[in-house]
Amino acid sequence: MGVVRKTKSVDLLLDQFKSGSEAISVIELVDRLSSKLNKTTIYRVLNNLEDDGVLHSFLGVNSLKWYAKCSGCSKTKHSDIHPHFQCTVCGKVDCLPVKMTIPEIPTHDVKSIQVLINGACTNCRA
Amino acid sequence: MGVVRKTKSVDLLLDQFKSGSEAISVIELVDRLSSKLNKTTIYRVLNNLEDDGVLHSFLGVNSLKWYAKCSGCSKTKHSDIHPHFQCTVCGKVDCLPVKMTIPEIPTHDVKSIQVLINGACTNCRA
DNA sequence: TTTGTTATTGCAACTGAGTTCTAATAAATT
DNA sequence: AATTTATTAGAACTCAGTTGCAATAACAAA
Ligand SMILES: [Mn+2]
Ligand SMILES: [Mn+2]
Ligand SMILES: [Zn+2]
Ligand SMILES: [Zn+2]
Repeated sequence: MGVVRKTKSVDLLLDQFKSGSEAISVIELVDRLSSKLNKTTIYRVLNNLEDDGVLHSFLGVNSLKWYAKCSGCSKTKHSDIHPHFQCTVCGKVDCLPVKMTIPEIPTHDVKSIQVLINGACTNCRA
Repeated sequence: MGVVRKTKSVDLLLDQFKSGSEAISVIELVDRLSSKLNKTTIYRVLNNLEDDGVLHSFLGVNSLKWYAKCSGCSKTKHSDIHPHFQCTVCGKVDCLPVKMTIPEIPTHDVKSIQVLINGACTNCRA
């Protein structure tokens, strides 16, 4: 339903995504903010910010939910489509600024595509 | 650890994958077999069959775990890499026999890639 | 066939990410 | 300042998946 009122909760969560373009898991956000925000509030505000095109979410390994900043999205149009990279060494998740070619599938109507890549990130590779 | 003994449980689960090449969620398998097998047993046997290269697993929408037959895999080598297609209309999941081009990412060491495509399947598209 | 070994199973309890419900609170409007 | 209602905290809940352990059954050896 989107964010309507500028509350302390919205500000606190937006702060977490201010610096850097790294994705953050909800578990991590709950851990960071548990003394200031209720778990339920965190889930709801993140959901609202996604509706507004401010953040986008995706599932990492272990089916954990992750959020990252959108770039160029709005309440009416989510256009920031890209693969996500989860490092198997340090666990960090990056949004990859890479053009994905959606494969031609004559037998199916493709609407969306989610790509999760695993491997070693810039810091962790030998 | 793989399957060691040919038990009733192994046979029952393999039967579910005998005909057709459609993926089946664990939830569906538990539902189908709950009168004959314990939930825990189902999870364990599926895991063993995956170790043996007989089945492969992946996560669909809602983070549910799905299994499908492998083709050309063995206990030592899982080589059956392909995208999965989940129909948003009927919910069915297909293994797509499509070559995926892993994008070049000079900043990361890519080990594996998981692709989940959403849309309408052959039966459900207008 | 009988016996012994141990892989496998069933069951109950547990885990934990995410959701739901409701009363209290606080942003925003009048 | 009073009113409206979006938002929040908290507790309880959901449910896919896991764990621990005692009972069972495959399978090989005798
Ligand atoms: Mn992203
Ligand atoms: Mn498959
Ligand atoms: Zn790393
Ligand atoms: Zn369909």
